Amino acid sequence: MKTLIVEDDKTLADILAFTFVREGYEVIQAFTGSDALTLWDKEHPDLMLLDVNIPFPDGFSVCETIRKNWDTPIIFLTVRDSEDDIIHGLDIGADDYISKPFSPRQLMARVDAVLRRACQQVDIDHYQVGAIHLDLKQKKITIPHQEPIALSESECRFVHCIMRYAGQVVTSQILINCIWGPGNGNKEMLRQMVHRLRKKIEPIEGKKPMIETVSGVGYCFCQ
Amino acid sequence: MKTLIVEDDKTLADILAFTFVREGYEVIQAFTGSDALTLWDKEHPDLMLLDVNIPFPDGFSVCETIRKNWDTPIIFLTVRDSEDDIIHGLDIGADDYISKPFSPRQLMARVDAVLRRACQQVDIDHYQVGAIHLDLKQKKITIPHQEPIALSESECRFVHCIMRYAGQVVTSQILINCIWGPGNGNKEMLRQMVHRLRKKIEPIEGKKPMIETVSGVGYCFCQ
DNA sequence: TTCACATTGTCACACGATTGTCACACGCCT
DNA sequence: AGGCGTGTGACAATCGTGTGACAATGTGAA
Repeated sequence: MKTLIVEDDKTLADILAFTFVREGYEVIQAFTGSDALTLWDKEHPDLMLLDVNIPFPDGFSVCETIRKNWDTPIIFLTVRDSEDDIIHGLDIGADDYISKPFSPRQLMARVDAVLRRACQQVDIDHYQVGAIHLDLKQKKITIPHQEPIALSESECRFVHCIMRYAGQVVTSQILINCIWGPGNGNKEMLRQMVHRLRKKIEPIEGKKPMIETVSGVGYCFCQ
Repeated sequence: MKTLIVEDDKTLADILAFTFVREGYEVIQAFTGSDALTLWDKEHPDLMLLDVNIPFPDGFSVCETIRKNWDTPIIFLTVRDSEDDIIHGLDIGADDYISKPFSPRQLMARVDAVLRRACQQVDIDHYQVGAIHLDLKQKKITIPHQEPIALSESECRFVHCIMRYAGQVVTSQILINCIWGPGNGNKEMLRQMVHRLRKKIEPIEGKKPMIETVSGVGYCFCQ
């Protein structure tokens, strides 16, 4: 497994590289955007760790350029609480993000999750977590032992967003921005949407719910 | 099974070639349009993967030239969301398209589907998906346990278009362009056409409909 | 030519899905 | 009790889609 680490802070880059090598990954490093693109073309890594704030071109541009031809997993490194960065990163096709500062353990957990998902994923229009399957094009979710259920546009975005981070909590604000775009939604709308979605996809009594509420934070997709 | 890959981005071409070889295909490669045509004449592959943006002549011209004499399956590679390219590609006789970026797995799924269809297909004038049979020359559709049903010109084009992508959604815009040509149709006309077609071919109660509506997107052919 | 018929573009309207909003209930905490 | 976050039901507005009707056009047969 070959990993490209793009980070201009040399100390952090070294720590990252060390962490990955210890876990048995092959590591290549870039410190600027243009280096990253050159290295990408030469090496075709299986995973990229990409800092947003790097010398020209920035992380977003690098991601956009690569996403024109490749769908290799990309994880963004952002500074904490820069929610706009996170949303923009996801918009242009990043697979996950991790906010600085983070522990090596936390990072590797994210990496594992992303790689697991990337392997399962059939293609861009189909999302799969465990036995649950989301068709983004047809806007349908398929749950074992049930007929496929049609979703509305916004329900589809919601499910897409929490499935992407299956097992992790996604904050209400991120969900709102992913569904309605920045500045267009609110918590009330989100609550109502979750309510309606649950009525659709959780009709079976006794089973543990797919959409778990994490009070004060957001929602979480549980298999 | 011999595959001709026409892609000028050498790295992507290599990955494509590797993917096909791993799956047991024999691979030949071209990097320009003229190379592609020369190779085609010499090798007569069973399948062609054709990037739209290649050095002279472009992918469209290559496809048109080949389609004058051959109906071997051709899959276009296009950049994401270039709907015009997709429509034009289908117009000039491509069998399918795949938008970059894509995963090798997604690509092979498409290839399998195209080859399966190509084998089933008796000739260019006959289209078959499952037990449903479309005769483009006689403009008739045959459904099991029913008499053949005559279709009008535009109905025939519609059915042809959604059968081609059986199981996938085809956007309203693509359908409109396929039926009436770019700039000549509208959603109202499409809606009316589907309505009339359904009255013709879906008279049986209780059976799930062949033409499924995907709200806000388009229509989907379900077996 | 004249008539019957199929096809097709257009309009008006019905119907259901979706969605934003409000009001209120419930449980939890201090 | 009061505040807070969340779940829930109801309502109305809106939008996309389905449906029927009509007129214009083209085609083939009498």
